[in-house]
Amino acid sequence: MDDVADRAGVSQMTVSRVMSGKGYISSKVRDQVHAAAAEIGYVQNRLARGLRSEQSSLIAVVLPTLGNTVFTEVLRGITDALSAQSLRPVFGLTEYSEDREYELVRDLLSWRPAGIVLAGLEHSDQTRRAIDASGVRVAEVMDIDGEPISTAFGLSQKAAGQVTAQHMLDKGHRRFVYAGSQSGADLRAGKRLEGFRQTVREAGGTIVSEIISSQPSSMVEGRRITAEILSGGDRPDAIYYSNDDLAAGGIMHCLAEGVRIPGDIAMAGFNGLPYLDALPIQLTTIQTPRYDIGFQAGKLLAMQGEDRSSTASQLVDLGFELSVGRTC
Amino acid sequence: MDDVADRAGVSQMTVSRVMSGKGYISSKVRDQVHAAAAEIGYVQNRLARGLRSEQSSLIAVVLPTLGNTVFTEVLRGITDALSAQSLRPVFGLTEYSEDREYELVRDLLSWRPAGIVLAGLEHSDQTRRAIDASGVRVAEVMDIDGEPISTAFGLSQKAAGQVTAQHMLDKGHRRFVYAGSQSGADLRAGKRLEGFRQTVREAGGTIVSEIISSQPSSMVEGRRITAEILSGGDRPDAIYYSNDDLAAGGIMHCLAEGVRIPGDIAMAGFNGLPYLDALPIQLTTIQTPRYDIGFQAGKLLAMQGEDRSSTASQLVDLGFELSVGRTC
DNA sequence: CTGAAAGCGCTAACAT
DNA sequence: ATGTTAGCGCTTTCAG
Repeated sequence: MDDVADRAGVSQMTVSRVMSGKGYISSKVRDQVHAAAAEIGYVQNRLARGLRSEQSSLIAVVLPTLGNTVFTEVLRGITDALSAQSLRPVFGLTEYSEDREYELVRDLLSWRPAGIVLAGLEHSDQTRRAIDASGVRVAEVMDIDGEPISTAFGLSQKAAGQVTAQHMLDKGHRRFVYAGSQSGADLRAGKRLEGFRQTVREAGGTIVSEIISSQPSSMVEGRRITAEILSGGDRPDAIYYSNDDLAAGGIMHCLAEGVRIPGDIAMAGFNGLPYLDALPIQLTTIQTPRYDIGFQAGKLLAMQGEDRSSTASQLVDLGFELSVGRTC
Repeated sequence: MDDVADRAGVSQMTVSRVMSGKGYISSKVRDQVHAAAAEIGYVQNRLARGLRSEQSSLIAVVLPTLGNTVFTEVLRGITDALSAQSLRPVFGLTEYSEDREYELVRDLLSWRPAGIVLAGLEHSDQTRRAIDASGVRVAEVMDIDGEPISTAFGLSQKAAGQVTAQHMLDKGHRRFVYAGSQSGADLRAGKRLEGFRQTVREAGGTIVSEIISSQPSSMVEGRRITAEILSGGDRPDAIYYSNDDLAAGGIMHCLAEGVRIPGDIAMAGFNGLPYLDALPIQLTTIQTPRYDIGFQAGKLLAMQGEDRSSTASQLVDLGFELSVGRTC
């Protein structure tokens, strides 16, 4: 900055004001400074800026995985919301481990981020304490069934499970199998299953079995699980998959093996991923506002305490929609 | 750090040494310091550390999009490679725009990252100058057909196009349609097409038409394009898709409409995405080492100039493999 | 509208 | 093996 100041014939402080766009500067001086900066290829040092102003324009993002389209869309939403304010996401992946989440939160906090995004509402006490002590603003995403740290954007996972169950029951199905993945580490999927179970039970239906693979969810794994289910002696009426990727794998299995959907077996998924529209059979699923969840979380953290009026903890329900296809 | 030092009864510099793990510290003092830090919940300030040491443990990552699985896998590879050294990725998305890439590079450079990852080898002069001036280490990913800034990890996109063409020609196909997306903004896809064209031409085949959608690539878009191609009067022998998502859409169209593959129409894609294994018909495609590309790029940037011996610009060919399915 | 002085929290360099 | 001193590049604060 000193070099730029010399070139522009002003003080270093004036350069600082021009760069940060704060304070009153005559347009003549501003132009001189910009010209000088361009000539020598000056690039701000945000480490210094952040150190002095006790505020870095970084947003910490801690997500379970990038292997699930859901989180890449959330991340896109966050990134888009931030880019207007030239805030940047720094991120880490937990692979659904609470311990790993804590490590990442600790580490990311050392960057003095302007905010932090976390997936879900369940975090270890350590994690909560570290965040509390740091005073960063937090946005939790995807889930609203529980107590948020401050603000959570998402949908009721439990209600999604209930709505799906009700629809399947209405279609006359009574004997279900649940197909999940990740060894049940995905807590949101667990809540959906809980809602599903409850509604099925109340209607007198049965969940014949719950098959939970140890693998990450994928179409291939969905196809494998489905083959396993259908090869068993006791075929259920319908399969409730923990998400669309697994369900799409189920559709593929049936397409390949000539199993009729929903005649031989009915199916439902969760998420409403775009590619479902390309499949030969439309999957019945729950459409979730993933991008919007990310975008709104990003926007909240982006507005610098301007509107910090609502300090109280809040649950922002962005809703979901049952998308009825031809699989049940 | 002063507070920790007081508690531990040592100087602040000793705390610094313990925290950064540099220099000789008696294990007794180390334990005292760690205990004191834990008691008051001390969290390092990396902004200060970075400012002083002229080196932040951030790696800038600039990718075109997260809408393409390819880049999420590259990003996973990068993230995994970095996490061992507790380096964190800060990132931005260009949406395939060179101008946006420049803006992002400028902005990310202000964090004084230890390294930067860029997609492809084509960058504006401005971008190259900014990077040059900053002196950061660079890793370019995915492409090796061209002149890298310093080191590029990837595969020959052109060769991939040639290999695909040769295989399709060997299978007896002569009249092709190329199906692409993004209005051709994806330069790697362009290089594949170039290789494809060349091999087809040399063998006396014909590319009947090149259909390039303005949409981002997706299965839905692939299905739409395929419907369009097959409804035309002049049906080609085969379609070469710029990637697997489009090709999978093509398969879906044929499955839904009863078009026989490869009897009525043959197909090939690019990438070798995992979900292809779940489809009823195995797509012929090119398997690319996306995760590994990201991982190696991350590793290079992670090793702090330890092995900066090879300053010369380098192309690291991580290869690809033709994966022969049942679509051609 | 512009400038001077001080200091954010660390680590490099030099002492001991 | 530990301590002292100085200063990284910026912004806050106070003065004009």
